[in-house]
Amino acid sequence: MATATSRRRGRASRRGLPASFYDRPVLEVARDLVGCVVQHGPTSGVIVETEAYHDSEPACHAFVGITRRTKTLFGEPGRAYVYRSYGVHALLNAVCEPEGVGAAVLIRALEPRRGLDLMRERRGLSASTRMNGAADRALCSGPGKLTQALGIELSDNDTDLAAGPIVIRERPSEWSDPEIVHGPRVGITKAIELPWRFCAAGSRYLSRAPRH
DNA sequence: CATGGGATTGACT
DNA sequence: GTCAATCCCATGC
Repeated sequence: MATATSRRRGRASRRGLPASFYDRPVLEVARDLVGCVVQHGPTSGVIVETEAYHDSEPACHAFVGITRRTKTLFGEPGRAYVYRSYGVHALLNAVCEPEGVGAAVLIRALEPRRGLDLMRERRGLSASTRMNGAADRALCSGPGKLTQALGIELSDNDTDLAAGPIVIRERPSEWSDPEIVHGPRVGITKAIELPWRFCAAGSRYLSRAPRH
């Protein structure tokens, strides 16, 4: 007779990484998230680029303390922090470290995995670009692109990354031990010296190539 | 209540 | 390489 747990799990767990995965130093989580899978409905991709943010440094939204905007960042680890960037794009972060610390990992790029047709539709890529790899690289190669491709919106802010609707899962077997390179974060004007960006070495799906 | 600034992207010179 | 779009929110009067 099936237990409640086995019924809930099924063949493979539908839930994502537990809160304990995120309740650690944000630099560790940023590195460990490379190779993990982000899924939203029928679309998913492997994380190939992340950045860490922490309330101790001025590039982080949480640097100003707890406000309406940063409440999620200071909240429970393992939730999504989604905010609007430049009035245009929704950016996805995973909240880290204990409640009371403002820290998160920005998901900056994915290698598309499932639901590519829907991603192309949401991204407005024409049928003529469907058959070449350059178009696939354009689907999720940036923090604003990947939320558009996966249909992630501001209303997903503060949702549980283990229960969904956005779910982040452990690395699939072919990503069990990725080579990771790190360097400075992209697109910020403060704390530019911190090498808090993490990339899957050699991935074709990054937002920009790491500096040599 | 007015203002200014973005963890970006795509179009254009 | 430059630059505008566009909106949420923190800050200051």
